[in-house]
Amino acid sequence: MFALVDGNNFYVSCERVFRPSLNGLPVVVLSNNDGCAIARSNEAKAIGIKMGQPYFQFRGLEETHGLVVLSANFALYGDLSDRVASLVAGLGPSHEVYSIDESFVDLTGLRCDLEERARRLRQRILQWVGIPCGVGIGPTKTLAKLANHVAKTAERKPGSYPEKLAQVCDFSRLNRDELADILKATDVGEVWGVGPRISEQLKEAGIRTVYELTRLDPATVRARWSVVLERTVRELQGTPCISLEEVAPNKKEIACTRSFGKPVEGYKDLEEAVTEFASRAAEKLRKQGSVAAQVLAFVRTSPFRKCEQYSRSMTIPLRRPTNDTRPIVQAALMALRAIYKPGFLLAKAGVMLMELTPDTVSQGELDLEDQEPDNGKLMTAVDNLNGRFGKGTVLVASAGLEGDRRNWSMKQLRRTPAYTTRWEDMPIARA
DNA sequence: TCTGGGGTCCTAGGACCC
DNA sequence: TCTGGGGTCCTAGGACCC
Repeated sequence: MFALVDGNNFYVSCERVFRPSLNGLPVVVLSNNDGCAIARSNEAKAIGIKMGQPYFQFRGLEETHGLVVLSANFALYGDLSDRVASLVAGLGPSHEVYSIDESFVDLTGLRCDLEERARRLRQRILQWVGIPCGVGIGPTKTLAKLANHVAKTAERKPGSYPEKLAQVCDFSRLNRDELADILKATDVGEVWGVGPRISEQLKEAGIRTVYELTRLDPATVRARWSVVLERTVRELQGTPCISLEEVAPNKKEIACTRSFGKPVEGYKDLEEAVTEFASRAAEKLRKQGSVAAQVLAFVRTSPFRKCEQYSRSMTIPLRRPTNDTRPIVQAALMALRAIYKPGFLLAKAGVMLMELTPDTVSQGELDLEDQEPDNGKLMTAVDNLNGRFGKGTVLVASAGLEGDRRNWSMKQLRRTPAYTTRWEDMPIARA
């Protein structure tokens, strides 16, 4: 049996912890550059603001509806997230932090009344941290997720589901018919793993509710859709296919990307941005104890504007895998030089580190030939200073062309050719 | 004027091999 | 009409998640 504990309207709830006067008001939290809504209070949802909706489309509701609009404060949310997660961990023997506002808990072996235990946890989190949560309980992670959806929706929209399921919903307590009724009342698109595309395809095939999805034969689902959806169907039928991951595996890619507040055209500005992205990414890389073998940089115009589109990326193989900021910045700038073309209003750029492997001591010490003499110590010192005095205290200066010529071997590049790809469909998830 | 920033997994199809 | 057969590796692209 699994539980999913999830903070309601999480970023908004975090803001309300420190500003209780926001309770009862429509509140949204905006993304970087105040671009679009990434969290909405129930009141904001009620006046029709959508997840991911651009701010300019609902600007003005401050005056007409008393909407409160806030810029995101991710440091605050991360801190409260840690506090919630540590309380959630007490619910069962093992737990997985799934996202900033969600944790799964394995309840196997607990002999107590699970619903009662969950309600007490919910109360404790509310009292000690100030964040209201929903809890879903079910025999698989997918069912726990669905139960959580029921718990939150029953609270927010009275009448949508039986009132007793509000806040905490334990599927294992329901009899066959009760569960069937709930699944029949739930749109197939609410299922974890069924996004907009699959949802549309299912509906075309006459599958509109979760109940109908659970009635499908897994083999048929696999043949017609995919093994991923098959797994989802099996999980809905009560067969666990997705296990708890207590320790987060190391990242396989590390990215740092930003949309610009205003379109950028000049090379100098891009160079500055890409240098910072590469430095931040390298920092994350060292934090997880990995080295990267490839560096990708990309630039793109805004897909939302009707201007001429330009979207390019380039991957540069590193001479040897490293987590040293300097060669990583140099590689990113080398890629930028190759893909930059003047005359476009660029809306976004970014750096990604790929082909990550664990940083082993031997890697640094056995191969002394082209090792920067103070590599490890210098980078550790940089990270410590930035940690103590704030991000950006110590920066790596953008390297000029001379530096690149000195450090980059074209022979190496030919052996492992760099390649360009279009960057038209950078995924931006929308709820 | 103005549209986030991260990630993961799966699969089809091409390249290449014998 | 009809165009071997089987395997591996790699990449692009699609789909999903928060």
